[in-house]
Amino acid sequence: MELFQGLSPVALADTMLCARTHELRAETRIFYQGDRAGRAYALIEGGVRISQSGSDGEQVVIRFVAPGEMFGTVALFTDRRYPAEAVTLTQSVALSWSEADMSELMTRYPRIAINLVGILGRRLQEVQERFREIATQSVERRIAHALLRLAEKAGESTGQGTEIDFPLTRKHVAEMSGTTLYTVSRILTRWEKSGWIVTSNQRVTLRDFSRVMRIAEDGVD
Amino acid sequence: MELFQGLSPVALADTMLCARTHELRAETRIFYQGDRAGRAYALIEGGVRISQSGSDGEQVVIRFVAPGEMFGTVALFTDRRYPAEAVTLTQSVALSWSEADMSELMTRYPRIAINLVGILGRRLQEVQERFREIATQSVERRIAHALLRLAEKAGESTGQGTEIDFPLTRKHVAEMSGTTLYTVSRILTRWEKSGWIVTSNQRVTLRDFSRVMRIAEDGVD
DNA sequence: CGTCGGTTTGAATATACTCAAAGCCCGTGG
DNA sequence: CCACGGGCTTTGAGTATATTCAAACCGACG
Repeated sequence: MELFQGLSPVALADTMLCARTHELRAETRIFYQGDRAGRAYALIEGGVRISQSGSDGEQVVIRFVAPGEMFGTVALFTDRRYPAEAVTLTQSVALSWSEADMSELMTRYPRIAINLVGILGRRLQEVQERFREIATQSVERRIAHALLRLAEKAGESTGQGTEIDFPLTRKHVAEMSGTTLYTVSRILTRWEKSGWIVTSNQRVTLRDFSRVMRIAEDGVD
Repeated sequence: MELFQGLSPVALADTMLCARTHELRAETRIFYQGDRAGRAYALIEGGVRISQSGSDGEQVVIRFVAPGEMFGTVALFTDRRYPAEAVTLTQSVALSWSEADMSELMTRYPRIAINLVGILGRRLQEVQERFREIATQSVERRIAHALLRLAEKAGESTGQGTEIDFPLTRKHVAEMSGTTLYTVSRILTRWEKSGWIVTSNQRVTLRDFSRVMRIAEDGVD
């Protein structure tokens, strides 16, 4: 839990005291886009998808949250409305803090604020990179990047290769990489036929990691 | 200067003590992408363009910096390398702080860290929105959004309408909206013929603000 | 007056989208 | 245990949108 790194045991006890625990089943909406932002969350177990939709309903996936990461935190410090919605991918466990408690904690233990700056900084850099990619690269490269990021975040090493260990539809991959589910299907099918990846039951396994990296970097296929 | 908002006069004096002043002519590179990040900057006067380039040279404009904003700050708190380059658009004045001084200030006056969280949070939300736009909207709408954002940030109200008061090439607009300079040229020419905007000498003036907003929102033209 | 950076415009083309339809897999309920 | 239904995926055909490349143009500035 990066946010609370470097805190004293006492401070940690303090933060845990005012945390609330949530046990959530798969496909549960934790908050809606536009909701008044009341709580900040930390994922303990499972997976969460954060998506943003525009006025006419087009959605994009902002990110996937893996255990150990925070979500819904930024809104507390900006306009107090969640700018996106959060939905569990699988059965999950999360902790949450109220706005008041979180502010209190941050002023009492400034280290938390500093940690948060680092976290937000890294997320900012990641979105900026994704922005550059979508602005300049072919769909194929973007899809490769998307899978690599997911593998980095939630990759389980199996006998077959690296498995991304939460359920992933073509639609979600499309919404991550700024394309359509049809194009994703065509490309993943091609990769699967070539043996670089395996997909089954909404799980994707990268069999030839370095090959996917080559696609991401050179656009070679 | 949002970063130092809410500080006591003493604290402010402290921060100014360790600031360095830079007077820069137009088109000066302040730092390169990949440079070891040594200093955080605040723009006092002028304008700065932050662009990121990929391995094969494709560039995008991450943002334009207007007076009162910080830049080059995030890198100090992440991997210590600037993730983008900064170039002045016009003659400019900036302040800067060393990494050591900035850390020192932030621990002495935690309010600075909290302010920074707010700043980064808002920037994060903006990039995420731009990401959604580029992922889901037509080029025309994206260009409209780009101009509106610039007008918001650096709009001067003139007799003709709202003028974006720094120099802006077709190329830069293209790099903001994820398209080519040719497409930007075609679209801006069309808008100009219709009378929604005026461009001259790398300055863009929005004559019919609400019309441009309609394009941004509906894609109607 | 010439040059250089930026802009416009045309024609040809590619890339990825749209829409439609069929197929597959999985879990459910009979 | 098998059949059914629903969600997800695949695939094809046709097409739009925006890109690419080439060339001419414009205008500011030395």
